[in-house]
Amino acid sequence: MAPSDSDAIFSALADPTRRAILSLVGEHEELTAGEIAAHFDSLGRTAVSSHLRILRLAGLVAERRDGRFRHYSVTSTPADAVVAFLTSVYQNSLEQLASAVQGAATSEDIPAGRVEERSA
Amino acid sequence: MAPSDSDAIFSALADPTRRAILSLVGEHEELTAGEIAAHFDSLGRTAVSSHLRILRLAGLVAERRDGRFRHYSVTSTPADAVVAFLTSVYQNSLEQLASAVQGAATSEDIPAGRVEERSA
DNA sequence: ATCATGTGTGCGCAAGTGTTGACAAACAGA
DNA sequence: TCTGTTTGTCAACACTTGCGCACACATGAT
Repeated sequence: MAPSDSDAIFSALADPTRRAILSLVGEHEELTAGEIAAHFDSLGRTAVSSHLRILRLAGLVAERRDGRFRHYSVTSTPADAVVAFLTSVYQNSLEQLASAVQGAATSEDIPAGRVEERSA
Repeated sequence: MAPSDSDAIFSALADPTRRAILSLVGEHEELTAGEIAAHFDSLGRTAVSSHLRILRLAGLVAERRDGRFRHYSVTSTPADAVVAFLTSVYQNSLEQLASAVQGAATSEDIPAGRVEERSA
């Protein structure tokens, strides 16, 4: 089976720091590990690197090596795994889910609902 | 819908057993704790109960007490938090996400889904 | 009231996870 | 070449999480 794929994705998404990193990278085209680490004062570079590694193994971010720099960017495919799970569970309220996604997709600008990041 | 809820939701979704429970409950209207536990031979009732508690605190399942039974069912609203995060990160591929959800919603007849395709 | 059933909870243990600090590899510039 | 910068990896620690067992609680049946 290939549930380990979604397993890695959900596990990676479970950590608020990783979600924050993912959001941060998503706001930019690419970010280097150093730039990402600079955004989290309360986190060491080692921690960021570890999170980046987990995100990379889960396929949530892509790594582009450029000299001694490593540029990270979000990948789009893994969202399918999450959607697949949601559709399997929330079949009864699928229209609701579809309209929610559609509404966010049709508004070309960034949706008003910025993702909240809690805890520190 | 406190923002910190998404933390509990993603944490709850991180465990494959909990996702399996959620899928199982989603396939039925309601299931008692015992029925759920019976579905996981490798798991004790205690573990299932703990998972159910986490899912309930995350707002992913609803509990209906009926005598000494406790019936669990999935709730639809928490999916919004996940979608909100996905839309914030995967803005570029939102259309893809929307079509994926739409395709799943319209591919087969939804059991309890009440599709209101009246006017158009 | 007494017993049986369904279920949650507290306790203790095993396993997994995150963070830190030190070290090593790859590369750019002098 | 040597030096400084950027980054990942390894070992060790503390923290968190999941599990089963025994028990307590609530409810229905006898």
